[in-house]
Amino acid sequence: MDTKDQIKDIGKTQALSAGTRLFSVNDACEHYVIVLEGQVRVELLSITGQQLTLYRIYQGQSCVLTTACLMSGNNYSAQAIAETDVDIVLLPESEFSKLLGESSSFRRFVFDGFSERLATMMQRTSELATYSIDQRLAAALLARYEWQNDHILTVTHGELAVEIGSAREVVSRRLATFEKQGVVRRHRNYLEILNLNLLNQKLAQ
Amino acid sequence: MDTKDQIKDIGKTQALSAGTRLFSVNDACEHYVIVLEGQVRVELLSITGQQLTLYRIYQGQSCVLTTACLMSGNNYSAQAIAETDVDIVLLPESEFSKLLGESSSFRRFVFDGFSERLATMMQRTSELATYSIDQRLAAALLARYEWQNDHILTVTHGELAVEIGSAREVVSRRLATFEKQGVVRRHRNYLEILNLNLLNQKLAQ
DNA sequence: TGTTACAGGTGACAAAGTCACAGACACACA
DNA sequence: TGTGTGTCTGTGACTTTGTCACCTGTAACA
Repeated sequence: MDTKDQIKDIGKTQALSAGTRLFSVNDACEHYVIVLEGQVRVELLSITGQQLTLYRIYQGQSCVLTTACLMSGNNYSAQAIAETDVDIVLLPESEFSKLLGESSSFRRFVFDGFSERLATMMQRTSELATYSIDQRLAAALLARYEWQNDHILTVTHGELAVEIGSAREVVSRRLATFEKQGVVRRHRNYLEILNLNLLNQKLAQ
Repeated sequence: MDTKDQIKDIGKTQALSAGTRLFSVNDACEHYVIVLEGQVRVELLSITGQQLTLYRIYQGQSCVLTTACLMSGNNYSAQAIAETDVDIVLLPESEFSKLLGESSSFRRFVFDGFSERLATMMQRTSELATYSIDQRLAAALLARYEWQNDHILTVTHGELAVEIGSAREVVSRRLATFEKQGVVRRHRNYLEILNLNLLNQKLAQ
């Protein structure tokens, strides 16, 4: 039996609707979490209330932060929001520890998730420090395009700003420029991608 | 027997002098690494050659990136430099996997290192996005003060820039201001901390 | 003693962030 | 049907940070 099925068997499945908060800053961590369906965003909150998306959990993946908190016994240092309706499996801490000791495939699964996420975080850190706003914005739009599989992106400027760790006004201004260049068309509450090639070019500028 | 002693027993101890590169970008990862003595800096290299310090490995700690690479089979995506003379223990990949399966205390050791480092990386990412140059610079100076335990910090502006993910010129200018305010005194190749209180205040401004 | 490499200083300008405020739209509700 | 209320977006003015180009000073060393 596949590791994930195994976990699904032991754990408790739960369905959450889009927008639900899976955990908040300072919450205690009591369960190992795997996302079966949908996607979850994990974001930092700074003292000023500013947000920054750390990473996303897609179907079949586990949440590294949860894993880290479980193992270290610390409380959550970020919050997680369901971006779509999601199905998750919860595995109590005791079961988690037990499986970790018994099953090498489970260990493999946990470790793999861990190392993958670490790589993502490293990449994000370096992107924040090296890539321009236009590059990060274009990347965010393309990621969203992949996900929604549609030229219409239902996203606000504010959300994009959180995404790329910038300010709403900055995103608005850059999008205005993108529109002048024929890359996108702006609307209230959504964006229209007009030219994917141009958008891809932005990644390398 | 303590886990670290156990590892020291099985692995191969090695002494490296300050400045040695432990691994480079794209190197294959064949050993689990623990730093017994001294400290190691792990940094990213962007395409433009710009550096950014990701984290440090202090005595008794292992290198997360190494762990991640070992587990995922990927090559290194950053480089590691010994900042002091260091003693390290190398554990071949095969021994690493074996121990991971057999010893729960070893697993604990590996996981703990992992989660701790993940937390550091998350913090670094958010700091990059939220804190001002002055705050990050002050934090870097204070960290160095802790480490060197001396009001004289043997560090160049360029090194500080790498540290906080900024540019050398920017650091030079901010340090000039710090000097005007009586916080530090600048010298070639080193800095003198004149007023720790003022420096601490910078963290909160 | 010249050459070379590195550390640091600085002006000019570009990119990004912040603050303040205004207009537009959506929705609930009297 | 109007009227508040909250959210989304646009924009000017200004600050902070980053980049580019170029300069000086210092130390090592062939």
